Amino acid sequence: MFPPLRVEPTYRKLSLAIETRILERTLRDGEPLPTEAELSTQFGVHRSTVREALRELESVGLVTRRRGTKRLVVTRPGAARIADTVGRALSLEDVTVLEVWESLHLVAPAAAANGARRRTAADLAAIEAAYQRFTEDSADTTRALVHMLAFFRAVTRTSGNRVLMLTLEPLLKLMEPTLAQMVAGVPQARTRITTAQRRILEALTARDSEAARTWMSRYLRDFRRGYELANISLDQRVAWRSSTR
Amino acid sequence: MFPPLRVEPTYRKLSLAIETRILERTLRDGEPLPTEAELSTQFGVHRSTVREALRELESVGLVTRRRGTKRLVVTRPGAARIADTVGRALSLEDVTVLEVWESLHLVAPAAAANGARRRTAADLAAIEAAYQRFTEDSADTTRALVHMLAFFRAVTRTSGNRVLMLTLEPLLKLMEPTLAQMVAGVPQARTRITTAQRRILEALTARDSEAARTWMSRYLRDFRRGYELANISLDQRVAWRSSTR
DNA sequence: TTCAGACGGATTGTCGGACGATAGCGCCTT
DNA sequence: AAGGCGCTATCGTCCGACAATCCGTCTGAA
Repeated sequence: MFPPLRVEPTYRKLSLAIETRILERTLRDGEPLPTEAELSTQFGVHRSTVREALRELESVGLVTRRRGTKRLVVTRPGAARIADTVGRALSLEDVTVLEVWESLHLVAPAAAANGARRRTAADLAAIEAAYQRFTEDSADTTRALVHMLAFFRAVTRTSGNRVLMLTLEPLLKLMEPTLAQMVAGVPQARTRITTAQRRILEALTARDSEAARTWMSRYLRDFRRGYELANISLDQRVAWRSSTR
Repeated sequence: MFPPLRVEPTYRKLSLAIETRILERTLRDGEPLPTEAELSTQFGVHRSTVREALRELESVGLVTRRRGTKRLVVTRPGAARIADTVGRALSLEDVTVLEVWESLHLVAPAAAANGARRRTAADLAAIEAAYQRFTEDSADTTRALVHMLAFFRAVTRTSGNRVLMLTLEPLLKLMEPTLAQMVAGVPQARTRITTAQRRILEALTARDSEAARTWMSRYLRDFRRGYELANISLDQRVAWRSSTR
């Protein structure tokens, strides 16, 4: 008995070949890809085929076209790209706000607890900056949201764990719409957010791991309360809009 | 001052249009996509352009070709696809085994703790099955690994949180190579794994949330010890091989 | 009637080539 | 040296073609 042999189309073999080169760092981040014509002759296939392969790489973020530029350059799929991919997948699974909240409530406090031990002065400065910006510039809901997310990212970064950073990103993106609704709809939200953020900042400054965890956890539980106050159901599906990027 | 207006190429507009239809469920999971020719006439663009758009959708897993078939069908990017994307991204970021282990150590015990409350009889059966298979069929490292991963998945599923399930997947995939090394290199590993799995199973059966958390945590810490015994550095980068899929 | 195999049309994969738009680069001027 | 100009390379899109093969249908035999 032979296993069913799978014949990959040329465009897939091609994209895989290039992907491999990128993964093994033969093609490095920032390096421009050869031109389509060049690839076409090098691989001995038609340019259309090359282009199909390039579209594959482009859509997973392994190559990117810088704005207003022609050549494709090798890139690493950044946090934004991952957030996009994962977010889309989750929304297609009809994931609920509750599930996302739970996950966030799981990741963020742990990250903060870890971060309390490892945090550097620079980390602290970044968190403080986000905190400051929120206190000073939260009248507009959209801007307030931006600062809140920045705070989360800065705190998570203290953990020194890039996996957590990457994991966090889609969660934030998925929470964003309802979070905005909540901030807009609950008058006392800003005050409470400020307080919690300050506590978290203090805990991180004092390298108090447990306090950091606790306050981050409370912070997130407060979101939940806010949702109730703003009459936002946690059972609704997460919203998703395809980002043009 | 005008903002720089971005002109998207046709193939991107196209893939975005189709993606939108999928996201809003106008095109449903399992439904076949129109023919390339049909799309070509419907959108009024050349077939080559359509194909480039399709490659984009295909590579993010929104459409798939079933084995030995011609038409593309709409699909949701499943766990495997996500694991692939995220895993590749993480490996390109030179993430270390330690970071992945930490993340796993963060997610899995929490999932188990949650699961202890929510778990159903079916969940339990699935976990037990994985446990059984491991005890009975762990001579071969590869197969042992398969069962271990199944155990993780089954336990995480009890949490009823699909975000966690999705988050877990890339972690497992990234741990796999070193985990295999460890299991192969540490004689007492199998026994310890069996014990820990049994304890976790018992805790979940008893709906003992804290025990579940604790034992899962110990289980994972045991991995770390195993790594030391097998002389596997936690500071090494995670391995990654592009899966042909 | 049912099932295997033959047949033809539809659909995909790949190719050759073409052409307009424009990004990138060197040259020239000031 | 800085800035403007024009050329060329490269990309985006299109036209059309053809082989391979999947799929549905039709036919003949059991």
